[in-house]
Amino acid sequence: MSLRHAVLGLLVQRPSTGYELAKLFDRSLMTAWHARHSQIYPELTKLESRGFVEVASEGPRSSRTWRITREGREELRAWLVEKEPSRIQRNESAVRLFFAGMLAPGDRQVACERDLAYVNEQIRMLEETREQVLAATPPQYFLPTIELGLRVNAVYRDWLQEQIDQAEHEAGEIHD
Amino acid sequence: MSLRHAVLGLLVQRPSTGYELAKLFDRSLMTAWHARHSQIYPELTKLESRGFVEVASEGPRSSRTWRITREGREELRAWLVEKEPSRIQRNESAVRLFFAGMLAPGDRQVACERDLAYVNEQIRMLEETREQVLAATPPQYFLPTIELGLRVNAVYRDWLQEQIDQAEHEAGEIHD
DNA sequence: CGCATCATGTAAGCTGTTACATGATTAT
DNA sequence: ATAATCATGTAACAGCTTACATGATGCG
Repeated sequence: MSLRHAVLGLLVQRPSTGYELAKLFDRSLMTAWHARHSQIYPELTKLESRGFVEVASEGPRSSRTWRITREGREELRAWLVEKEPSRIQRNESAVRLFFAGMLAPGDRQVACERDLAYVNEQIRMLEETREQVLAATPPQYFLPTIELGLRVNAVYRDWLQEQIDQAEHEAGEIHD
Repeated sequence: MSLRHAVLGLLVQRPSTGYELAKLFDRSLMTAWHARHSQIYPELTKLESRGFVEVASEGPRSSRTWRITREGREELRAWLVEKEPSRIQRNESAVRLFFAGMLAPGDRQVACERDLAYVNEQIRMLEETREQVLAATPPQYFLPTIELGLRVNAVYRDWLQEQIDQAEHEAGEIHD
């Protein structure tokens, strides 16, 4: 179960409330795993009952800051190193791209342009995050994954632009 | 719901049995969406009740070959072009890479080498598929997505090799 | 005072996994 | 014969989404 280990991983970075974890899932982890607060709060309770997390402090508005325990770190390490990864992926955008080639050129262009706008926005956000991470001393452990995200998104950007150019070309041919 | 539209998309390619669709999910669509036969058979029944697919023929072993209807094609097109895509992704391997930077160099190297072996195998399979698709006349609509898969996997391969080299270097420093 | 944000939680319903269950056909 | 593959289906359970529900704190 990735949710459990994603929560443990985020708590290694910094003790956090459930609310903060929900924001981190939306920001740092968005392209890897997604989780809502309605899943995160019950998961924290489960992780506590297994001894993997504990309440570090209580704050205003009945907030609780959770921290990972030694057992939690061991569980995370075992998952990362010893457990055979599941290669199953679920990516709606990839399903769309797979079938985009069946569309008429005009429709295909519309679909690819929408994706290109999204990819460019992702690149912008990753560049922004990279600046912040580089400014921290020492740079945080996930700097290489930001670099990876930038490279993968550059591939998507170039490929989408090629598909758009190709679709424009095909649309032109029809009217010749 | 991507499962529904992935089934419709696969049926545009070629009328298929549920069993064949399950194999296609494992092969062509593996990096985009995953589905088991226990989900595919009930989904075909639902799609039939909505008029999006119909039985094209019945064969041996109580097999039924399904084909997409005109209404099904319209539904698929509307989904691809008009519906705002969900950008939610679930990718356990990406979660692992995100947290790999927290591991000790030796552990990180083990994790990255396992992924590199997988990525190299993916590249081998994509190259094989590309040859088959290029041999077909005319080349099938999903040729560009195979090219995209190859480019993305090349990025992963190079990045993983860099992480492995870096981890080896760090491991060396410790013993200096 | 009112709005945005912080903060947590539960319930109903849908989606997806694993396991169970059955049987036909083909190849060795 | 018997093993592998083809072929379909259901049930129990786990995971995830959407909606409901509540209230505190900080800012303008």
